[in-house]
Amino acid sequence: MGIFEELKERGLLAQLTDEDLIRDMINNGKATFYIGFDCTADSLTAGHFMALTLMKRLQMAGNKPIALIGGGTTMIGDPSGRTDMRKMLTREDIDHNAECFKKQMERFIDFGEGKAMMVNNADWLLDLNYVELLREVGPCFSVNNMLRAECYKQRMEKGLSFLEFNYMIMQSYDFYYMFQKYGCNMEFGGDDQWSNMLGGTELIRKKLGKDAHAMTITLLTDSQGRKMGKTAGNAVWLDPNKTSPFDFYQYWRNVDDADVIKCIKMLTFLPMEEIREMEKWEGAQLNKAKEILAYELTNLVHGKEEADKAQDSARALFGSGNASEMPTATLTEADFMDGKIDILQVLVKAGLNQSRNEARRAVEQGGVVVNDEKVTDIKTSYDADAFKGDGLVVRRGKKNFKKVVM
RNA sequence: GGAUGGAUUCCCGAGUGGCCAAAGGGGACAGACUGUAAAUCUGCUGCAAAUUGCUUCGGUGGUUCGAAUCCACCUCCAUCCA
Repeated sequence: MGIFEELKERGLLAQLTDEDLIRDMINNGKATFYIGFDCTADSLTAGHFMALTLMKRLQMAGNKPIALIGGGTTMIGDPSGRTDMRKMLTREDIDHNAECFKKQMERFIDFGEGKAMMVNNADWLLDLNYVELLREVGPCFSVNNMLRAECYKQRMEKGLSFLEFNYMIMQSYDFYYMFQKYGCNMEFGGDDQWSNMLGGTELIRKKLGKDAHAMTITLLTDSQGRKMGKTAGNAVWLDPNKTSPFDFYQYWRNVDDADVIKCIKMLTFLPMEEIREMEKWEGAQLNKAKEILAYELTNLVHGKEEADKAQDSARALFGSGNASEMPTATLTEADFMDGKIDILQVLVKAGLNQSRNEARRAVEQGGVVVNDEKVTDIKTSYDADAFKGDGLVVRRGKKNFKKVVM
C-alpha cells in the first residue's frame, strides 16, 4: 500500500486536481509540496497539527515538504471561512509569531539538509512592486471567477475589503514563486483553501504553461460539523505554556464517541491494521480508544514523559489512586488576608474561575470539591498552613483540577 | 460623493424615557443521569467589600429629577444610486 492509499484510507484527502497523477507523484516520492501557515498567533494549534502530521507522513514516503510561514500573507489576512475581517497584525507581531512557529515545527519535521525546507513568504511578497505585480499576474485572474469562489461568496453579505480580496492573489503568487524557485510542484492545505490553491495552479499554467497540483485535507470537524481543536472558542495550543500537556491530553480524552476513530485515523501514526480493530469497538469500550488517542497525540506533541504523566494523572483523578502529577497553582503571601484565604479567592487564583462571582456560583451549585470534600459555604476559608507540603486538591466541576500549593 | 438602514452583554436578537444588569434563543458553566461520551432534565450566565454598591447597550458631548431609548457631532458597517 502506498502513501496515497494510506492517506485515503485515513480519510485525509478531500479534493485533488488530478488523482492519478498525484498518486503517482507521492507514492514515488516525486513531490515537492508546500503547506502554508498563517502566523496569526504565537503558537501552532491542534488545528495545524493535522497539517504537520501530513507533512511528516509524506516526508516519510520520500517526498520533500516545504513549510511556508506566512509572514507576508498574514499581513493581508485570509478571508476564507471567516465571516468578519481579521484583526490587523503588526509586522513585529507577525515576525515574532513566525519565529515561534518555526521552533514548534522543528521538533516535528526533519529539516535536515535536502529533507525539508522552511521559507517565509515575507521574503518575496513584501518587496513586490504594485504596478509590476499587477502587470505580471493581474491579467491571469478573472474577477468574475474569483467572486464565484466559495471563500468570497460567504463574505458577499457581510462585506469583503479589497485587502482581503487580494489574499488569493498573494497565495497564488507564493505557489508560482516557489514552483520556479524550489521546484515546488504541489500544494496542500485545508479544504477551505481549495479556491486559493486553484488560483495558484491556474497562475502557473497560464504564466508558465506547466502543470502544478493541489490537494486538500479534510477539515477535522466533530460529529456536529464544528471545527475541532477548540474549547469554548479558545484554541488548543501546541505550546505547553498555553495549553498544558494535561489539558491537551484531556481535550482528546473527551472527544465524542462518534469522533474518536476518525481522530485516531487522521491524527495518529498507528498502523491501519490496529485502527481497523478499534473500529469494531463500541459503547464504553470506546473509552479505551479515547485513552489511546489522547496518549498518542500527547506523546507526539509533548513527548513520552509528558504523555505518561498526563495519563497517570488523568487515571488517578477520574479513577482511584493518588494523582502525583496534575496542573499546579502556587499561592503567594500576598494572596492571604490576615493569614487566611477564602474559597472564592482560591478558585480564582488557581485559575479555575475567572471571577469571584463565577467562583461563587460554582460553590453555590455544588460544583466545588477540596480534597474530596464538597464545599458548600462560600465563606469557607483556609489557613496558609493548609497549602504547605502537598497542598490542597481543588476541583471545580467534574473535570477541572488544580493542586494548590504555597 | 448622494439616499436609506444599522451598531445592544460571548454570539444571534428584543427593548424606542423610569418597572433595565437589560426579554427570548444559542453557546459556556454547574447539578442529576452516565462511560471523563452523546441525548435529556434542572439551575446558572457583567463586576465587587454583596438584602447593597459600581460599570455596561459603537464614540464624544448635550437635554432631563432620570437615557440603551431623545438631540448634536463623530466613527464603523450594509443596501441602492454614482
